[in-house]
Amino acid sequence: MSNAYNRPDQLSPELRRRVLDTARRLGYPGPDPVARSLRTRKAGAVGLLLTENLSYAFRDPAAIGFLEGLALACEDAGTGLLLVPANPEREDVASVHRAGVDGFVVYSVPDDDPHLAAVLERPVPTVVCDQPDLGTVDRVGIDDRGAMYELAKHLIGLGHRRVGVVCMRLARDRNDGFVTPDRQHAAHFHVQRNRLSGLAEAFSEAGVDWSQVPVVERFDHNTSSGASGAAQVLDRDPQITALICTSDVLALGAMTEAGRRGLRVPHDLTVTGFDGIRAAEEAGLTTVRQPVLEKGRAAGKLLLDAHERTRPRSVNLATELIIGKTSGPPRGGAEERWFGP
Amino acid sequence: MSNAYNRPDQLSPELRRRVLDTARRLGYPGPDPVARSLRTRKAGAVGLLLTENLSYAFRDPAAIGFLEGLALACEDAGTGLLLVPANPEREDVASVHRAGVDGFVVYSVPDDDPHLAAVLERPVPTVVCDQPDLGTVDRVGIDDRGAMYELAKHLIGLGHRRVGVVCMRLARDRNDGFVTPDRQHAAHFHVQRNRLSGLAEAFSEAGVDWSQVPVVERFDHNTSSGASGAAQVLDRDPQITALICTSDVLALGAMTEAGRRGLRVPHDLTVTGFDGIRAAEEAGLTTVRQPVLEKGRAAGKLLLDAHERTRPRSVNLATELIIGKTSGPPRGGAEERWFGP
DNA sequence: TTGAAAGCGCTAACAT
DNA sequence: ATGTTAGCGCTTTCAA
Repeated sequence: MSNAYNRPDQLSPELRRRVLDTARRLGYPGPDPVARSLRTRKAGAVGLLLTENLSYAFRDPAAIGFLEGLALACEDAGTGLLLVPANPEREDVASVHRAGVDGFVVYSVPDDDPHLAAVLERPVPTVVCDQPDLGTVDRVGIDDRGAMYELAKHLIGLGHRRVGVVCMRLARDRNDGFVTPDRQHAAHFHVQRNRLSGLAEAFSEAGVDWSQVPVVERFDHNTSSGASGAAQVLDRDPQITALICTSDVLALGAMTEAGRRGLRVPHDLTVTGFDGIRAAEEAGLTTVRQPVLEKGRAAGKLLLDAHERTRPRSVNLATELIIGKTSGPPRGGAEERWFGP
Repeated sequence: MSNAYNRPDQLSPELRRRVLDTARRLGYPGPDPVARSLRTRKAGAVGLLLTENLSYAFRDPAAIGFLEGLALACEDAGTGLLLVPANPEREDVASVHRAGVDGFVVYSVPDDDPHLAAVLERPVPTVVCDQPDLGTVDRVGIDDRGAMYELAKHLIGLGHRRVGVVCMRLARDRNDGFVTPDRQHAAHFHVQRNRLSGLAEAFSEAGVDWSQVPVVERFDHNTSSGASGAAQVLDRDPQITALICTSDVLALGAMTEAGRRGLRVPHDLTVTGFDGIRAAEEAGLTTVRQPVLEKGRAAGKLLLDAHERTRPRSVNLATELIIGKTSGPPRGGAEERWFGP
């Protein structure tokens, strides 16, 4: 009878129909998927470990793009995509153990997240995305450090030396405020750590003492955070000529705050973002565009591709510096040039 | 040994540690989730059947809100959320059969979708959302018909009699163009069918011959569709005073098209939407706000709540008519009133 | 072409 | 407190 369901070609169509009809009449609901999975050793699903707080993920356009790409890759392969609950409150690693999946994708969690550790102990292939290269599992990401370095070079070229930064959270604990250089180096979010480090390198090269640059951290990731972060930086040093945000969402909030203070962008203040989301494009934001959908798709492919046990692969996708209309020469610098010799 | 993993309280902590240590040393990766699921008859996951084309879902703010709400409910319950691939190309109902889940949520699929039929044959609890009430399974939704009726009454009160409509797709086949009354009635998407029917009722009551009202359908759901749909309606009848869209996304596109034609909203043309998404709020769109996140949460709760086998439940969530700044009296009507007796 | 039986890895009930 | 065993429902192999 198993054949009737799974191997239509192994028996006569007539018999097959008869078997299936009878089965249905007897109230047989079809083969149990779990029992089948146990027997075939295939769960038919991929697990996704998402940022601890689900609402953050679903409100972050970049995360949604990633999810879409991953979902598309899974659909292509006829595989399900299981969102694994990773509640940070109760350190409920059990959900990782209970997930009946053929592999995991881990997206942008803190590098000391216990759920990540639990995933790595499961004997299934894993792809990490926007995470440090672990050397033991496949990885997909971008060159956050290099991309931010390039953006910084653009600002430095425009003449900016006195700048401020608003970044996303750097660790599992909430720290809405200024960030010490130590905390920057020790940041547990790979992406944020590298973006900050790209900035530090570029500005240090330009003779700026990075330890004096105001860097403000926000736990929540939304435009309000961007606005309040910008306010905090501007309160600390009203003289800054550029506000660098580590995401477009934060940058969009910063723009609002600039407007609230009567600062024209970019005339009085340059504002930059990161990600290249739709809203940033519409706002003409200077930013780094990264292929978020492709990232998800690449992660899915890596996981699902017929997987010759080779050494772990590492994929870096290309980014693009988008020079929008929110960056320009600093007020003073512009005048110097304009009226200069 | 099972006890060491699952019933820490049934044995001495010391022994437990010893057992677990030994197990790990022997390379035992922990209990197999699938085998456990088979034995306990609990998959620990809920299946979600989404709109056929995944990209549509991930680009629709309302769908994302629903997903967020559902994911939150699942997280609360410590349950996974499995996105079931439902590729419309190959009628691959197998994915539904293969899904190892304790229940299904079905969100806004055509009522003749074979995947839906497959779900209903699975012997697990199911909640349908934005679908017709099947009477056999739980349902969550809103009063689409009533909400749209109320919106129409608002427009009628303003004086609009000559209107046009842009709606989302009404069936599985692509039909980018005008919609016959027949097709409206036979629409396979519950939500669209009811919204149109609410409009038809209100305008018929106001003496408008609904069969003469231009209704344009768009398969893709994005602002471009809204714009081109609006264009098609306005080309057919440039005299219309109000353009009613069955979603905010379409309405936002329609606004763009109005601007392109030099029509000021609402002075020259009233435009309305449906959903109450963020971008609509920012644009001041007249629309119906529905609690999309709560819908997802309610669906999850219905599915996961200790489920005394009662009769199927049906939940209607409240909506709210938002009168924004995109609706006003029709040009002619306004003047009549203004300069009238 | 059809039928019978072993066993996937676990948990829960039972026996010691 | 610890050890043993039956069986969840399926697929696959082997036998008739």
